[in-house]
Amino acid sequence: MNDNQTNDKNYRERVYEIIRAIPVGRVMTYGQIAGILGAGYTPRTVGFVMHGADTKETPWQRVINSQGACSTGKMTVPVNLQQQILEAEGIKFDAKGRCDLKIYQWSPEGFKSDEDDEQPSLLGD
DNA sequence: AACTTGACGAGGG
DNA sequence: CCCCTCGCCAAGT
Repeated sequence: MNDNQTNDKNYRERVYEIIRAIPVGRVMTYGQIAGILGAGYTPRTVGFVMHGADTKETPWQRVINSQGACSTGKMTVPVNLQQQILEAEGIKFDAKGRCDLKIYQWSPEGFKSDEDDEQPSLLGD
């Protein structure tokens, strides 16, 4: 038997690993994670995985959409719980419920080497 | 086995 | 900048 079937249906665990690597005060987009998984995966699939993620072991709250807003779908009742938690993490949201991805979007170093390891001074104004 | 839904993204108006 | 449409892959019925 091959113990290398880690790229079959265990792709969800890979998503969990990535999400768990997200530090507090930082967020990632579905598309970003999908890109790390590799070709054949789309933001739709990532969102589907998140739907079955353990809210106690996986910081699903740090995964938002490319708009910089929370996309918990119809589960946003009575309020955007995800945004509430992220705000507690130190992320600032505007009246439209969107945050600056340029500041909070973070890329894991072990998955993809890019230019994005600078630490923004969350000083705000 | 086929159709529909769904925590998304990019492009066009 | 906001709204609408199409494309994507996986899972449920």
